[in-house]
Amino acid sequence: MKEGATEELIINTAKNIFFLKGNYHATTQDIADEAGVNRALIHYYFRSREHLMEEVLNAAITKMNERLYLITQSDVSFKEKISNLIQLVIEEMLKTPYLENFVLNEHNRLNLSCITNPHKKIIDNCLGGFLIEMQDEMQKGHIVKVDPMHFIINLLALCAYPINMRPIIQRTFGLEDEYYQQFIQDQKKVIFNLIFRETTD
Amino acid sequence: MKEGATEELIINTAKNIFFLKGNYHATTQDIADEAGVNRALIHYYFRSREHLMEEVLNAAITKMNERLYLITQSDVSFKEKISNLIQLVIEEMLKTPYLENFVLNEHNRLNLSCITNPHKKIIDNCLGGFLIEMQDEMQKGHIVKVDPMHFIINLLALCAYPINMRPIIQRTFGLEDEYYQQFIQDQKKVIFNLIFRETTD
Amino acid sequence: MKEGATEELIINTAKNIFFLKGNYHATTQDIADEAGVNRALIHYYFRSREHLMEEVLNAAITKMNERLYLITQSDVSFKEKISNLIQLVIEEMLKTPYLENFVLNEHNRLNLSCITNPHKKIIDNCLGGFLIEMQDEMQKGHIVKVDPMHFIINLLALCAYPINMRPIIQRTFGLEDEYYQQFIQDQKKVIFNLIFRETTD
Amino acid sequence: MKEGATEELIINTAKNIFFLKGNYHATTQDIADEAGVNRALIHYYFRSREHLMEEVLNAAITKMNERLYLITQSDVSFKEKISNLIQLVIEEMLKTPYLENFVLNEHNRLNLSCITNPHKKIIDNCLGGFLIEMQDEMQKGHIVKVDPMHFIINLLALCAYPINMRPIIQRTFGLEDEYYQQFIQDQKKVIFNLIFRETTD
DNA sequence: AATGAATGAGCCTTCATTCAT
DNA sequence: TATGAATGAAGGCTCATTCAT
Repeated sequence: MKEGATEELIINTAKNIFFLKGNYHATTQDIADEAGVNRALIHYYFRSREHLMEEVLNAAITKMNERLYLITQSDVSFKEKISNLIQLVIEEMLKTPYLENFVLNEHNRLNLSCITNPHKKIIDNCLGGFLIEMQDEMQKGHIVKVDPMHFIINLLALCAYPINMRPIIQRTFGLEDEYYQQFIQDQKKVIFNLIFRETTD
Repeated sequence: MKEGATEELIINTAKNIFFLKGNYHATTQDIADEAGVNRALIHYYFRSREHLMEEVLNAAITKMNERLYLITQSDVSFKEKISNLIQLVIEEMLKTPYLENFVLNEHNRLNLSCITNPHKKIIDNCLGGFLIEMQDEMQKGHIVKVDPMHFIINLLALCAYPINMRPIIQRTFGLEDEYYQQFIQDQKKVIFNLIFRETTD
Repeated sequence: MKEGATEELIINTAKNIFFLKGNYHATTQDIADEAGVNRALIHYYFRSREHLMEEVLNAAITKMNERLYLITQSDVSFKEKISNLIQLVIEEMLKTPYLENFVLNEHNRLNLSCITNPHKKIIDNCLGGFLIEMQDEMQKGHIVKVDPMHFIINLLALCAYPINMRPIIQRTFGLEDEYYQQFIQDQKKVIFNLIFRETTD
Repeated sequence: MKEGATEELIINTAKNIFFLKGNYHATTQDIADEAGVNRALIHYYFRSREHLMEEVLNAAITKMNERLYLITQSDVSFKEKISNLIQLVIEEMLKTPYLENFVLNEHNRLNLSCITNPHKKIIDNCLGGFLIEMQDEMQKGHIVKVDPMHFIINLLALCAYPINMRPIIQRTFGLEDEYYQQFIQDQKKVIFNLIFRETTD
C-alpha cells in the first residue's frame, strides 16, 4: 500500500465507528474487519488500542475546537458570526453525531493527564477578541446582557444538546426521524431568534 | 441482613458507580467490592450483569421522566412551573451528573426494544396540558413564540448540557471547579431570563 | 417431616434422575428442585454432593449384584435359572435404563478405592455353585461348551447391551420406539435360543 | 507450526482424553495442558468447548459407522465377513475403549437434533445387501434362524459389551488385567462359535 | 508492510458449600 | 428440621497483545 495509506485507513475507520456509529465498545477486531485489514496491523501502526484511541480522541477534540476557532476568527459581523457558528456546529455535528459524547466518555474514562491539550491556548486566544465583541453587542442591546461565558455555553448547548441526546429525546417524546430532522433544521433559526430577540410577531 | 437490604445495597452501589462516578466500565467485581459483598451475590440477586444493568437503566429512565412529570402536573403558575423545573432538573442532575449520559450510552449499546417504556404514556399525558399552557403564555407575549417542542427541549438543553458536558467545558475553557459550581447556580437565573425576556438592565 | 422421610425422598429423587433419566450432569439444585426441597438440605443430610453420589452409586452396584445373586441362589433347574435371569435382568434394566452406564461413568470418574465393595464376597459365594451347575450342563450338551466366565458375561451382554446402547442403536439403524420395545421383548427368547441351541426350524 | 498441525494436535489430544482415558469431565485447561498449548488456543480453533465436543463426537460416530461399513461392503464370504467384523470391532475398540460410551453420554446430554447424521444413509445402503446375505445363510442352516436385526445387534453386543463394561466386570468378578486381556482375545472365537454353532467337541 | 498463530490477563458465570436463623 | 443468604473456587470465553514469518 501507499505510504501511510493503511494507517490513515485504520484511523478513519475508527473515527467512523466511534463518531458516526457510536459503537464505543468496538474491539480491535471490529475496527480491523471494517477496515478490511488484519487485526495485528492496528498494533503495528498504533502500538496498542489505547494509543489508537488517544489519536482518535485528540482528533475529536481538535475538531470540536476548530469549530469555535474558525468562527470567532472570521472577519464578518457579530450577528453573522453567530449565524455561521450555529450553522456550522449543527451541520458538523450531524455528520458525526456521537463525537461529543465519545469525547466525554473517553475524557471520563482516562486519566485526564494523558490528553495533550495544545488547544487551550488557541481557545484562549480566539476567545479574547470574541468576548470584546460580545460585550459590545450587549451594550448596544442586540443581545441579552449576560456573562459572556453563559452566552457561549448556552449557544453551544442549544446547538449540541438536541443532537447529542437525539436517541433519548426521540424516544421520550415519541418523535419520528423525519420530524426530528426538520426539528434540527428549524432549531437553527430558533436559536438565532432566542439570542437576538427577534420575535416574529 | 434485613429483608431485601442487600439487593438494595447492590443496586444502589451500582447506581452510585454509574450515575455519580460515571465509571461505565465497572465490572461486577468493582460493584461487589464497592458494596462490600461477594461477587457471586450479584448473580444471586440479579442473575447476570446485564440484568442488573437493565434495572439500573430503567431506574434512570424513570428518574428522568419523573422530573418532567412532577413539574408539569404541579398546580402553580406557568412561570413558577418553569422556575421549579429549572431548579429541580439542575439540582437533581448535580446529584447524579452522569445519569443522562449513562442512559444515552446504554440506549445506544442495547437493542432499544428491550427497554420497557411505560413512561411514554405518562409523558404524553402530562405534556398535553403543558403544551396548552405554553401556547397561552406565548399569546400573552410572556415567552418567545416558538414551537412548543423547541421550547421544552431547549429548556432542558440549557439545564442539562452544562452539567452533562461539564468535564469537557471546564477543560476546554480552563474553568476551575469553584467557578463552575457558581456558573451552574447562576445558570438557573440566566435560563429564566432568557426565556421570559426579563433583562436585568 | 417423618423421621428419615426427607432423606429417603432426596436419595430416591437422585436415583430417579441418574438411573431413569440419565441426567448425569444434574446439579444439587436440579435434585433439590425435583425433590421439592431446599438445596441446602442435601448437604444437611449428605454432607456433600460427592457423598450423595457415593450412596447412589453403591445402591446401584448393589442392585446390579442382587440380580445375579437372586437368580443363581434360587432353587430351580438350570434352564429355568437362565430363563429367569434373562427375564429379570431385562425387566429391571428397562426400569432403570441408565443405571449400568451411570455406574460405569462414576467408576471411571472416581478413585476406585472409595467404593465399598462388600458385594465381591457375595458374588464369589454365589458364583461357585453356579459354575458347577454350568459345567454340568455343558457335559450334558445342553449348552455350548465354553469357559463359564464367557458364558455369564455373554449372557449379560446379550441382555444389557441393547438397553444400555438403546439411544445409539435406535439412531444408527433408524428404529422407532415401538419397534424397539418389541425388539427387547423378543430378545428374551432370542437369547434363550442362542444359548440352548433350540432353533425354531 | 505446520499448516493445521495445531488444530489437529488439539483435537487428537481431546480424542485421546475422551476415547482412550475416558475423562469425560476434562476441562479446556486439561485438554490444553495435555496438548501443551494455551487454553485460549482451543477457542481460537474451535470457538467454544461445545464446538470441539461436537467435532470429537462426530468423529466418534463416523468411526463407529465405518466399522460396519467396511466389513459389510467387503468382497469375501459371509463367514469371513463375520470373522473380520469380530476381529476389527474388538481390536478397534481396544484402541479406544471409552469411545462408545462417550458417544452414548454425549448423545444423551445433547439435544439429539444437533448431531449431524449423514451416516444413516450409508448404514441403510450397506445394510441392505448384508441382510440378504444373512437370510441366505440362515436358509442354509449356517447360522441360527433369527431376525437379522437381532443377529447384528447381538453380534455387536458380544464384541462391545466386554470392552465397554470392562472396569465393572473386572471389579465385579475380581478379574486381573492379564486374565481379562486374554479373555477378550478368546472372546473372538467364542463369538464366532456361538454364531456358527461350531462346537469344539 | 502484512498476517496467522499463540498467549496472558481479566471478566462473567455457575456451582457446591457454609452460615445464621 | 429446614431455609434464604452469602461465599470461594473453578470453568468458559473474550480480547488486546506479541511473535514468527
